Amino acid sequence: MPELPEVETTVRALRPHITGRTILEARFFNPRVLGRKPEPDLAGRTIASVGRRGKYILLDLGDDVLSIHLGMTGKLLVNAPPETHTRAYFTLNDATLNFVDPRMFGRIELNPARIAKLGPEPLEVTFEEFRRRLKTRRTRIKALLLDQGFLSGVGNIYADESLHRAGIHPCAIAARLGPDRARRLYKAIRQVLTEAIASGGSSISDYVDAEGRKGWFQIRHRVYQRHGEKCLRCGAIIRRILIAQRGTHYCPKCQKR
DNA sequence: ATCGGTACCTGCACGC
DNA sequence: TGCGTGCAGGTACCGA
Repeated sequence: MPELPEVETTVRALRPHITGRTILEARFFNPRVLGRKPEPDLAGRTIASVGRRGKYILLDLGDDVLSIHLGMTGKLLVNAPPETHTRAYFTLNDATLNFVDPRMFGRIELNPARIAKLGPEPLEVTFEEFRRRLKTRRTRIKALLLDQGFLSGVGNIYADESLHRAGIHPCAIAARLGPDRARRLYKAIRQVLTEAIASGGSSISDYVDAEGRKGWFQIRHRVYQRHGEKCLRCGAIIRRILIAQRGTHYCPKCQKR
């Protein structure tokens, strides 16, 4: 679930609790969370700061960066006891960190190489750079928005919501978007992400931030998971199709190829 | 290099 | 009640 707004909300909630704290003990209950790498020795390391890049939570340990990716169902909870799906548990001086992830798509990794391959941050990239990157890609725009090497942080919900606000069909070929439509998409992505962060993200099933708070942007979704219902803008029936094996929701009247 | 399909996991809602 | 199916916020990897 967690896309950029949910990760950003989690990071903001996390920050005051763990910045400057030292890790006393790190326990990994399932090796899968580490990918194929050996268990890092984190005892005694101090968290200098907490940041985010794309959908990655980054704990600055001085010489190293500990990255936590929440996958589809991950949560990172402060001061909550271990539960059924706890995959890792950190004890700090004066706080605990509980990594809960039922589906185990999440990963905890020291200095991941992936970070360097991420595309620009959607809230930082300029329109000129966004357009330049769009021009060379022949894939469907929805698939491209999910590509973290193109733009980092946008996932299934915010891709669909952005395309609806921009009035662009998810099957439109990226390189064929002219300056006007590219500009509308650029603005829509920024607007949707900014509003979602202000709402604390979207709580679709059980997403909560580090302090256990739900987000509320889901009540403002205009197409995501609304197939069969009326478009709030034009009244047409929202459709659901598959793009890149992901459910894709759009209005057939508002969104043109 | 780019693109699309599959695999990796668990849980839930649904129909029978 | 229980079983099978389809679906879910993500990404790595493979072959074309």
